Parts: sequence; C-alpha cells; structure tokens
Amino acid sequence: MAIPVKHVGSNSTRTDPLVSHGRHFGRTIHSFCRIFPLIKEGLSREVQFKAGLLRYTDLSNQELREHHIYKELVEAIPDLGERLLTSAEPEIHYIAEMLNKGSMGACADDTKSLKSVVIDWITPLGGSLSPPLSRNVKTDRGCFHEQTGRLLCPATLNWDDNEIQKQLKTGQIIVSGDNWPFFLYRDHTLNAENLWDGLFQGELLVSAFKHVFTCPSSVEKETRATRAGNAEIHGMRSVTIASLAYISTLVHTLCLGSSAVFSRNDKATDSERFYRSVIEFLETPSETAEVEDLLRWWNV
DNA sequence: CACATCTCCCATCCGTCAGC
DNA sequence: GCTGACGGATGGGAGATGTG
Repeated sequence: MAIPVKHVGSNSTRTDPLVSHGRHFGRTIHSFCRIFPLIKEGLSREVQFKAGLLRYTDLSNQELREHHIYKELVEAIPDLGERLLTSAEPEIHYIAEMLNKGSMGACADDTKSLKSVVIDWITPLGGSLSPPLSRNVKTDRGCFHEQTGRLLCPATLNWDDNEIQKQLKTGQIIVSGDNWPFFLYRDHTLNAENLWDGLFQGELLVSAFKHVFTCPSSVEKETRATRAGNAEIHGMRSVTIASLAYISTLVHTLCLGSSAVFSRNDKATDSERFYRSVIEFLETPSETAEVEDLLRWWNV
C-alpha cells in the first residue's frame, strides 16, 4: 500500500497536526462527511471560480452548503489552502485521511466518555434509575427505558400514552424536523405557546457541551481542571451551529439512544439524519433571529 | 515527587457486507 | 452459507500539565 508519508514537523514520531485539526473540524464544522470528496470538489470549484468558468449562482443549495464547509475547513487550518493548491492527488488523500482520523477519533472519545457520565446526569438527584442502566451497554436505552425514552420522545407527543410509546418503539414515529425531543428543551419541557422557548437549552445539552468543550469536570460547579480543555486548545471562542448539532446528536443517538453504531455510511442512519435535521433547522433563513438569540444565550 | 485530571492515540474486538 | 476486508467501538495507557 503506497501511502505517501509527509510529516510536517521534523520529528517524525509525532502525529501529524492535521489529526488534531481533524478532531476540531469534526466537532465544530462538520461531522459525517467524506472528507476526500469534500476537499477534491471544493478545490475544483475554487479553481473554476478563479478561471471564471463557474459562479456561485451556478451551484445548487447542496453544493453551496458543501462549498461553505470546504471554505471553513480551509480557513480553520493554517496554510491548508496553499498546500492543497500545490498538492497532487496522493497528498490530498493523505491530508483527508489524517483529518478523517482526527474527526473519527474525537467522536469515538467523546462518545465513550459521554455515554458513561450521561447515566449520572439522568439519574434523579439522590435517587436511582429503575431499572438501572449499565454505564457501558446501550442496548437497553432508547425507547426501552422509562427515563431515556421520556427524554427522547418528541416534545409534541405524550410519552405517558401507551400507544405512542409503542409506536416509538417500533419506529413508526420518526423524530425529525421541528418535532424535537424533550431533552433539547430547557427543563425538558415544551412551552406549547412558543416552540422556541428553551429549545436547544436543555440541561443535558449544556452538561454534554461543557463536558466535551470545556472539560469533563467543568460540568460540576467547580472545575478541577489542571490543563486546557478542547475549546481552549483549538482557540474556540464561541458556540457554533455545527457544534450544537454535534453535541445534540451525541446525546440523542449515542448516549440516550439504544443503537450501538455511530455510522457514517451512505445510508442515512439515525445519527446522521438527526445531525442533518438540526443543522438544516438552525440554518433556515426564517429562523435567523431566533438562532442568533440562541447563540447569544450560549455564548454568555 | 506523588497524584489528579485531561487529551490523544493505539491495539484489539466485533458487526456488517460484498464476493464467492 | 463462508470468508475476508473494512470501519466503528472499546479499553487501556502515554504524555502533558497542573496541585499539594
């Protein structure tokens, strides 16, 4: 297998800094994507723009969105744009592979630690879960458990209705679009008069966000951190739409959900579908004002 | 120094799926 | 069915950076 190995630093035993950038890319810019095609096509479009062969208005919405992600990627990593322009295909493959490695690795680590502590967070204060949930096994979560099922249930539905529970278990009801689950709302309750009230301000979401981006111990009142957390390491200043979607998806599918696999196949899996619907929703032009308010709330 | 905390990485395991 | 390749999950641990 001929993989061109081109290390950036002089010390060849260290991992390529691209991996670290890949970690942050996955958490804050975009998850669930094939990085090589993203770069390849983005690069090709850029070249065509410069040559006057292509205009932004020629792109479909999907292409526009992909190109936007490409631009964010290039801007996030110093000298990447320049490097890509002078790289042959094998080198681009290598770059994509390193970024992908980081992106997947971060996701694996976050899932691993979150799915365990999330048990603490959903356990009632001073009480216990009945039946108890295993910290390591997820198969009995999701709709199969009273506590996780209630949190995952779309907020417009009544979890206490047996018929609804049954339909959720059999997959007849799919959570998507503006039918958001309870855990996304502040106090895990829906204000029927204002669907935006408290949306994406759920306590679980906030805890998970701190856990991943600040540091695990910052979730409690006093942080015991002795070193920089992820946000600081990568110079992250503010909460982004993609990072909110990332955390929401982690909690939704990987911590509360029962599915065992965080898949990125071509088939739309639960996690990917959920991620996309969150992003699409938060990027809807008509919701801009509310989203700005939301981000302001997060960034206080 | 011993320890605590945290990020990052690796080796290994396991489920899925195409090709026979 | 069987099998091997592949990719994601998992557990463990190295290394960085702080504290008492």
